[in-house]
Amino acid sequence: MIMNAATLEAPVTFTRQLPVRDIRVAAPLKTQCSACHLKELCLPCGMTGDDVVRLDGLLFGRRKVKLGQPLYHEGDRFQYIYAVRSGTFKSSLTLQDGRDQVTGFHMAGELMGLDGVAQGHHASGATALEDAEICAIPYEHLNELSAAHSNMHHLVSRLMSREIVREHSLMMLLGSMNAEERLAAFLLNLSQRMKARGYSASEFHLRMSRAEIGSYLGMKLETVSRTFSAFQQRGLLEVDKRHIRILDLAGLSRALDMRIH
Amino acid sequence: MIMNAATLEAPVTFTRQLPVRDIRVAAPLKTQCSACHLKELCLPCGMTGDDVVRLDGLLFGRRKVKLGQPLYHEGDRFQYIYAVRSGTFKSSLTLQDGRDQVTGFHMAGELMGLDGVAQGHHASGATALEDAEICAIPYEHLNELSAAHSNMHHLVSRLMSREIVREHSLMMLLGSMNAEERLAAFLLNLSQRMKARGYSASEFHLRMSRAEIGSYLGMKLETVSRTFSAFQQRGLLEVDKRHIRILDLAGLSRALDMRIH
DNA sequence: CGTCTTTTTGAATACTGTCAATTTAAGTGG
DNA sequence: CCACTTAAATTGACAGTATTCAAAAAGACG
Repeated sequence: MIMNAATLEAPVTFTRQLPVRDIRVAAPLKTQCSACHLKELCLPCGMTGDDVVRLDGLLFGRRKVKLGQPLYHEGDRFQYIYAVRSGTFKSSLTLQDGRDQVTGFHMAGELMGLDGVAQGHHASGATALEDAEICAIPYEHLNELSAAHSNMHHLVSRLMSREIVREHSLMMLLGSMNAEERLAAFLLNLSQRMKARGYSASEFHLRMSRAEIGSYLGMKLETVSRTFSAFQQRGLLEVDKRHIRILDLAGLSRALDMRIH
Repeated sequence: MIMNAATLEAPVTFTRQLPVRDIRVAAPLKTQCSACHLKELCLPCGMTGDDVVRLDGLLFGRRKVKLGQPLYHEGDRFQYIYAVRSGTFKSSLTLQDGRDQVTGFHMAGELMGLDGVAQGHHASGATALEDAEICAIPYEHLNELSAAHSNMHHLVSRLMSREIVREHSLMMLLGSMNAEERLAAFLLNLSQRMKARGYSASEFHLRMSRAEIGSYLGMKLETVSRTFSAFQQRGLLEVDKRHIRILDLAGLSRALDMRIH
């Protein structure tokens, strides 16, 4: 069965209070991962039934974040790992000269903040690109829980490794693709992620600006805009500001394969 | 006291056999991390005295790898995390069209293979850029050990997070710097790493070709070569093939700060 | 309704890539 | 030991792509 947008927004049962002092976590409640509609995509991803049940011992808070609001800043003390419940976020870091570089976009079920484990503070900040809701998972508590169940122990490691692999593919994108290939790769990736969440794979709304896409893909906003126009003229897409309709998915994919020389 | 090249090559005491079946790990022996001259840089990095002693329970094999030989291939089953004892490696992955993209260079004390945790097989391959020696740490065994000592449990997580942070900075390099800034950043990074290993920070030998540097930095080998020449003409460097001498470290750093506009 | 932000598009410039030739170094084998 | 082959690095000339600067159009928001 394919999930739709409504399913993703469905209410979840909350049962117990979590004693979290951080004022930014406004709704400290307990939810069960096994009951969550995002369990296939989120933290429990790849876990067997037994392990997911053990995950239910995990306490975490929930919080709403409005469009444009930061969830955490670069340099903040690392305390929580965040899972997106609804909405979209960008991760970004500020360069010496003040501009910021977008390092990722995050949709429902995806995790943020794993880069904070290394230094004890967040290496990048996260900002909501639309009204959103997150689960804040206390990192220490997650560790205590996994210490008790040794085979759950790999959980965080696997998730981090996944992040490393994700960044590898971004590196090869930035290192060896031209503007059209980058945007095609970006759109195809978005399309897949929308599909995995029960949305249409061919028609969706971009939550990020041209400048943010450009920052992520290593190109200027004008080049992003021009490339969108070029795809439209070739009949691959219909673009109306942030509304995207993919007309020729195979054609877009070919824009990537063409990179053979 | 500053370590020199000879110190890095110093012999280490081996005491017991490790039952590893993988034929590629030719010298399965036990070494103690606490006795290793690389302990400040390698796996035990940032650990307290007590924890380092616990790490001595860790069993791992050693292996020599000759110039040009692969340590592991992309797609190989993930079984070990590798620590460089001596020599230099590159990590790379093969694109659809057959070319490969370099994702990192690894020097003594640095870890490789962490990207394999996610999928159970290596997402990138590693190749020796000079005759080298490594420690092969069985990942499962590392987990067992850290399950017994709960505060050692963060070890791998921290190391992976460090890798994520490292890739962040490479992303911003690829996403927002021009050729000169990229090469300057690369050389300054190398210089720091050489210094941390007791070598000269201003004069060293590159173990990678122009093409490999280019692949890593997202530029063509000709551009790498031209940029080296430009730096030399400006009196920042002396370049003779792979031998580098940094004449004006501050000037090179300025090449990065110049990126203010 | 006006202001501000985002997006699109054009024209000129700057930068990097491509192709090609040359030099240098490192092996290889007679 | 020398001629030969192969690989790596440098350099020039030119083409192609992305950036910069500038202007206009289209929404979004109060």
